[in-house]
Amino acid sequence: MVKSQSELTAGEWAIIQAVWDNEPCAAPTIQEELEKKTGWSYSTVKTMMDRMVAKGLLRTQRIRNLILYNSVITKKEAQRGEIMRAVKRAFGGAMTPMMQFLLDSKSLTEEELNQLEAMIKSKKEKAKK
Amino acid sequence: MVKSQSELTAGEWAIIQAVWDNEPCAAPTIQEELEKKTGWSYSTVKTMMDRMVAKGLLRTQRIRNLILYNSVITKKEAQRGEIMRAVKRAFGGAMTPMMQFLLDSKSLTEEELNQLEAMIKSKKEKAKK
DNA sequence: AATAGTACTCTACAAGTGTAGAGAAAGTCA
DNA sequence: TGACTTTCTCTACACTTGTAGAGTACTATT
Repeated sequence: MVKSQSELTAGEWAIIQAVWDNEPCAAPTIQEELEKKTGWSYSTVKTMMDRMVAKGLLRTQRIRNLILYNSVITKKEAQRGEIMRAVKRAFGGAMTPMMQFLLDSKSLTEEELNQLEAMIKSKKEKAKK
Repeated sequence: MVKSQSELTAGEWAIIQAVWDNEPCAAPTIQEELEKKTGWSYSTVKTMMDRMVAKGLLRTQRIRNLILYNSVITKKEAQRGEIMRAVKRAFGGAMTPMMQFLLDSKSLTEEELNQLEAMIKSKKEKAKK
């Protein structure tokens, strides 16, 4: 239940997504990758990455003259953190109301509903075992 | 689909929840209400509230010497905003992967799964009509 | 009118975040 | 070896957020 809350900012999300796709990778790689999306300069990206290292979100290894970055948290952990934040802030920490809200508010297609139903079914199967 | 993104900070969430429960209400009321939870002083609360007015999250009306606050956005809108932020950041905007994640990661009880299933069923009924 | 209480205004500050320029260091090629 | 390229380091700045003190204004009461 307790989680060492990895809450990422919008900028950190952008960075870490690129890292997940490329790790181990150098800062310039990430900068190039994000160029189109964000327009960030090299300095911007590098600064953010180094701050993320300080925070324990990324880790570096130096090979001669090059610094390679790796992610410390997995995508799943980060996603979980993001969801936990939302559910904590907006739904007082209660999961099912949030699920309900999602079902109610979002116009899910028939297709998606079927998918969900299937997911639930298999989930229940598994639980039964 | 497009939404004038109401993204609230943690502090703003605390404030606006109290406002929803009391509006129209004066700043001291909110401060008293949040005292236990947050320990914030009057100045802190007032400052945040006024910033939220500047941002268009709250609205004021002055009655003689007293300033009354009202929320501009509804709880549903704010909840929606919070979820949209999560889904946008962590799931590239795709709803179903997020739902799936929720089903997978969270150990929902049999009970909760049944509830969800029922929700989906009634949702599908409604869609059919 | 002087006092006390209540609510408001103004100002401030530290930490965090987005953003980036200028310059240093090291490797590469002519 | 000098010039160029690549990557890194250092420094900085504005804006947001959390946080609050000090002082002002208005009301009610003695």
